[in-house]
Amino acid sequence: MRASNLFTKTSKTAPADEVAKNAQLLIRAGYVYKEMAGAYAYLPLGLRVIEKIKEIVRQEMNAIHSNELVMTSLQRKEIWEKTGRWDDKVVDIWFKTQLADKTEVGLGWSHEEPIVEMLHQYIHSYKDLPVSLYQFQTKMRNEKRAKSGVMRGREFIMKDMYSFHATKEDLDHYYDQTIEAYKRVYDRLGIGQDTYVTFASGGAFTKFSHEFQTICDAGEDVIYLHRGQNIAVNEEVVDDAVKELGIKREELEKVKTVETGNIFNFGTQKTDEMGLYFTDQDGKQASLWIGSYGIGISRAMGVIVEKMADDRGLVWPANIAPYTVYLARLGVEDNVVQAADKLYDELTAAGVEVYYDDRDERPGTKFADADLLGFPLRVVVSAKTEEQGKFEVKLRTESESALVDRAELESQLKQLANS
RNA sequence: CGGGGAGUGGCGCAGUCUGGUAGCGCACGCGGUUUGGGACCGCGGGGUCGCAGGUUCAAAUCCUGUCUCCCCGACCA
Repeated sequence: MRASNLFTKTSKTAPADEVAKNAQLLIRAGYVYKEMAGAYAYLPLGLRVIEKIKEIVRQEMNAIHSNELVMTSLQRKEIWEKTGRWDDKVVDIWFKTQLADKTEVGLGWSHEEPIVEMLHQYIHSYKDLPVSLYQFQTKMRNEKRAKSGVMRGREFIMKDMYSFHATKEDLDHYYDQTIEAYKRVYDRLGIGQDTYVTFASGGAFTKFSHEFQTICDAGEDVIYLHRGQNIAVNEEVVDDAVKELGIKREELEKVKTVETGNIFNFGTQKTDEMGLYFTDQDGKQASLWIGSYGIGISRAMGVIVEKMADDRGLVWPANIAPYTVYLARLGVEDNVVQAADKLYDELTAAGVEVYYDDRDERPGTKFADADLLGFPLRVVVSAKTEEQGKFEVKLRTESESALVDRAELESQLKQLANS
């Protein structure tokens, strides 16, 4: 991508109506546009980050044999009435609207009920099980108070997955597999080190559910960590958990976190409420065991910004950065332009994602933009570098630059690609 | 939903107390000088001050209502 072809531009000043670091930086850098409180548009750069996060999640969900699909945003009232969750007193974040003929419909805040309803048509026998389905979807939740930039919105992108099993053992097994898959996701997002599988309040069926809590000062959750035993417990269930898990309250460390994912074991509750059954090996009707698993995609982007950005701007891990390279061309001399164009063309052809700052701007402006946008590697082509037949490279996370030849540059790019 | 703060060119702000029909920086356009950490000079375009109503000869400024945004709290299967 050439800078001259990107419609967004950076801003020196942060919007006055945002306090959250993630929103300030993402807006300044042109990654997102705020439509209203709790609703952000993803601009080209932000969209690339979202897509990269999705791709990592997609690969890991596919690896545990889940099928990707996309459910509808419009949802039927009748389906949710079967489980009592259409009632605003039960679920207070519904966006509801109606069709032209006055039929009431809801905007999806979750897809548990609709997906169970859908499976009536496809699941009849134990031979059809297990099944795992997931989607990336914009969830609509009428939060009373949106806040923290993209981390708590009224519409946000979520990966939600649902699994269906013939037996409790099979569900438990898949549930554990999913925990491992989630760990791989957070590792690949660069926040695995600070993300803990956390005991949280359960549903009707299990004592606890599991949340994935990522340590983050900008978070709104509080968990208690037992670093020695690698156990984490949400504040809301800490008393129960201490009893249940046989740990000492004094050994727990209190930390602020963001809930970046959660998984629930529904047992057979949903299937019974909604009348979804299958025929088992003995020809008898049996209830399905269901699990539900979520990852906040847009929230993950916000958390990564909060944790990694510095005072000069965004800092992206190589595998989710919109572009790997910020190629800054300094000067307008023919040989410099030609060299920069050539490097851009060749790296791009080789599959490297390069953002080419081909604007006629001064060096300081380009460096400041490079820092703000946060791509992993800055490469400079200028009269100076051309004289020596080299390229100047600098990692976003470091302050010193180095002069390297083309081979060294390419090996550094290879390293970034593998990180 | 309770409490607090704020809405003035695209962005960040001053002006509001002490009414006299709007100013600065950035961004933008033109000309010139510049070119390794957000350049400089000159010229120029752009806002009726969130919205509605009221007081007044006169309202960004005073009064009433309302909408929106931010923060704290409550809430968050």
